[in-house]
Amino acid sequence: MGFSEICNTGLVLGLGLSSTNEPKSEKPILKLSEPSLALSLSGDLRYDRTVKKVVNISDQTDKLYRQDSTVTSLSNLSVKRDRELGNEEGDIERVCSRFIDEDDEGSNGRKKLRLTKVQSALLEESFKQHSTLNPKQKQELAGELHLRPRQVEVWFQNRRARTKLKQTEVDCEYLKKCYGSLTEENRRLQKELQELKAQKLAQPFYMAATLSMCPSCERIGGGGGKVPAKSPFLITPKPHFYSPFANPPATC
DNA sequence: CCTCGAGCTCGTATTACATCA
DNA sequence: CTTGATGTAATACGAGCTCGA
Repeated sequence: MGFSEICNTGLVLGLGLSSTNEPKSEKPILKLSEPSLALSLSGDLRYDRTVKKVVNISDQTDKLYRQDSTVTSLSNLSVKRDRELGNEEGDIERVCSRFIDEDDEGSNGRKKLRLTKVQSALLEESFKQHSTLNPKQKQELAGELHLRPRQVEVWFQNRRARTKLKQTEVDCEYLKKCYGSLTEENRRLQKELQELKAQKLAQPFYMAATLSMCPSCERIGGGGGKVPAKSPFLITPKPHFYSPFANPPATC
């Protein structure tokens, strides 16, 4: 990865936290999984955040899933046992039963589904092909995985967020390395400057010769523009102004 | 054309639950 | 058994876009 690519990531390093969200304490609290609301949602009525009212969603398949994330919980033991034993054959059945039983849940806050290895693998595979889904793809994948489209959508959202976070961490490490090597370069140049100044003071008649020795490359350089263009002494001065954009350090 | 509202998806921050050491 | 850390599914919300009236 080149430095210019890093610069295109939109990565911004800063100390402040940016948040457009209002303080949580000021948020209107509305959780459909709360008992008082869940009781009224067992039928086809559901709260729609977009219209801020309870609506009939019997014909809105995707919306059906939007606000209802709660699933029937299974005992932790059985899930753990399945995972430990690599029991994937029961996965689909388990998820199906959760799906079907969703309506009899909701009396005790949200429960969290753990995706099975098979489901995760399929989602990952799909994510590799395209990090976003169109509605048809979402529907198909949801059907294949026996999940709700909303769950697939959420998984992709979270997956994108994780990918971005990881990339940001990588970028951050890269920039740290660049910072380190630039600091080192700066230190070296400062030292070189000190040496040049000391040399200049020690050799007061040195300038008369219009030639100088660069201590870093130990080559003779011209002075005062008096050296002919084709002179064997003419050198391309080493760029002392370091540009990380044009010339990233070897350590990066 | 322009405007407005609805509907949708996305990114982001946050919460809450499951799991593990 | 308890507890803190970690991973992640789910929620909340604002922004941007499209589309039809």
